[in-house]
Amino acid sequence: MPGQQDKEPIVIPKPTLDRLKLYHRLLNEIEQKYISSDEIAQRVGTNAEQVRKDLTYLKTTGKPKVGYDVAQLRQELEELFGVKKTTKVILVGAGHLGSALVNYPGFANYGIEIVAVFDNDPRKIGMFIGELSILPMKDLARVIKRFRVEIGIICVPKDSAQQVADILVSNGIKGIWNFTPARLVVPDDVFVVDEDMSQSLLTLKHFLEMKKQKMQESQRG
Amino acid sequence: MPGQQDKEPIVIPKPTLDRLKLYHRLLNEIEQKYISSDEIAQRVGTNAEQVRKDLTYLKTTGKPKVGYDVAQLRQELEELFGVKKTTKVILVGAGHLGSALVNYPGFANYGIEIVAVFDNDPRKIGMFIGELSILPMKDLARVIKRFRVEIGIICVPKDSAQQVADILVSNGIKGIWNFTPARLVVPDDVFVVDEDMSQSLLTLKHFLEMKKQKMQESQRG
DNA sequence: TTTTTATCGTTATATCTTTCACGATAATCT
DNA sequence: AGATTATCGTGAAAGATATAACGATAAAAA
Ligand SMILES: NC(=O)c1ccc[n+]([C@@H]2O[C@H](COP(=O)([O-])OP(=O)(O)OC[C@H]3O[C@@H](n4cnc5c(N)ncnc54)[C@H](O)[C@@H]3O)[C@@H](O)[C@H]2O)c1
Ligand SMILES: NC(=O)c1ccc[n+]([C@@H]2O[C@H](COP(=O)([O-])OP(=O)(O)OC[C@H]3O[C@@H](n4cnc5c(N)ncnc54)[C@H](O)[C@@H]3O)[C@@H](O)[C@H]2O)c1
Repeated sequence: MPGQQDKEPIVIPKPTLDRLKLYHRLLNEIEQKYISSDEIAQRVGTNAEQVRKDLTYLKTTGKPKVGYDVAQLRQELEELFGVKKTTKVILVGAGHLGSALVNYPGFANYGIEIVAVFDNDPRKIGMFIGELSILPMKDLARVIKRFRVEIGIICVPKDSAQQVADILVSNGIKGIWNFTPARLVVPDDVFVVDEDMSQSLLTLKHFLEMKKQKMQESQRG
Repeated sequence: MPGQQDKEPIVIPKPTLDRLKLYHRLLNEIEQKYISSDEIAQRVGTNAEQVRKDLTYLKTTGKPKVGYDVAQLRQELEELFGVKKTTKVILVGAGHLGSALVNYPGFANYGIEIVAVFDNDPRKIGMFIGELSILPMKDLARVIKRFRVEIGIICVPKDSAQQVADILVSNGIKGIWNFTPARLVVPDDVFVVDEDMSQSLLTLKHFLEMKKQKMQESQRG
């Protein structure tokens, strides 16, 4: 019962964590009171054993013949991911992508609040995206301190990404959501999540390549 | 030498494939003629043995005391991912995110060409995003056939996602790049790549939770 | 109440992935 | 030319993750 233990803090394996995220999403979409490991599995595309094994890392336990209490499981996952706590975030780079992100209301459901947007283009300073006016980079330090900002989103062109990361880090930011294709070099205690769409593209293109290859083979064979 | 073999087509393990994508990106960023497994490793954040093992799945082979021929390795990776072949793509949902994607020139480097944008909002039909005018959904079938479109990007609200996916599938699309938080149900031969930003958010939030927990523990301990 | 059944929790087994170890080899040095 | 060295390729060992198996248990049925 790894979830129970207290010493030697059990870290949840990455693959399990990724599936727990899928369970979390599913649980927010359903109404029913109980759900079985098998139903969870089918809905997220895995198998029941895997689900039960994954849930081993949590405190929530299921009932034979009934399944898991949805509300309870949902709550435990919400706590695991801290989505009910609000995290303040700033975004740097008020361009096409940055504007889309600032305009997106969906992040609020995950306890994310964008409190300020920065850019280094003088023509953009003072313009509004939704409720937020675009601020100059010189205000960044002050805002981070004032609002106790914990996370920075980087949406600047690739070549400026490292420079912006350095600024964020030097102002105490410990988590970065990086939308650029740049690989950021940061200290060990800073956590970077890459949202590199080009890498997804490679997945898609590779799939197409494999499909073509297979078709050619089946014609020959 | 798995890469050489021809029967029983060797499939590249997912973790290896993910690292090969990183190597591909790195190789596009460097100028030098040769690179060692150790340098690749350091630059992408893994170790030399892993790199050498990964490259085992390719035909390219290294030279003792010198390393791998950058141009050759780059080319083989480009072929693996088919990034030099142009793939025609349509995008559905000309909203905030969709517009950002259509405006983004970077995808061209991966052999992706967005040939048309669709929306179901009559007020948006005929408006332009860059060079492309927004088309009504009724034109979708015709455009897919005419341009031999292989991939569809979905950028509509979550609740319309499945419906749009069904339309794409029924028009022969075999690859979907899904930017919505919906889990799409599609036939087996259709490949879906999810770009679900909410899931990344959970990663970030979970990191913050763990950090807080650790800090509390070290205070107690 | 007893039996049957669905579903859980957990241990054992199998598979997949990473790391280690080391011999082979091409370039450089003496 | 022969010795030295950096780096590769790969097979073996270790480690991590997934699947299978099965006994335990609560609910439902008999
Ligand atoms: N637009 C997309 O759909 C898309 C898709 C994938 C990846 N990306 C990546 O996201 C990033 C942003 O893309 P975009 O399309 O929004 O670009 P953009 O050019 O529209 O916006 C970039 C913004 O960053 C600002 N900026 C530049 N340097 C800065 C600095 N040093 N400090 C502060 N602000 C600075 C610019 O003034 C501009 O407003 C890029 O790295 C791009 O590769 C974008
Ligand atoms: N904007 C973001 O930064 C962001 C971030 C993460 C995820 N997403 C996801 O991306 C999707 C799009 O987000 P957005 O912010 O661009 O939304 P949006 O509302 O700006 O745009 C959605 C567009 O889709 C069109 N549309 C709606 N139903 C349609 C249908 N059935 N057929 C064709 N077109 C239809 C609408 O007319 C609109 O133009 C959503 O699912 C959202 O959850 C967006």
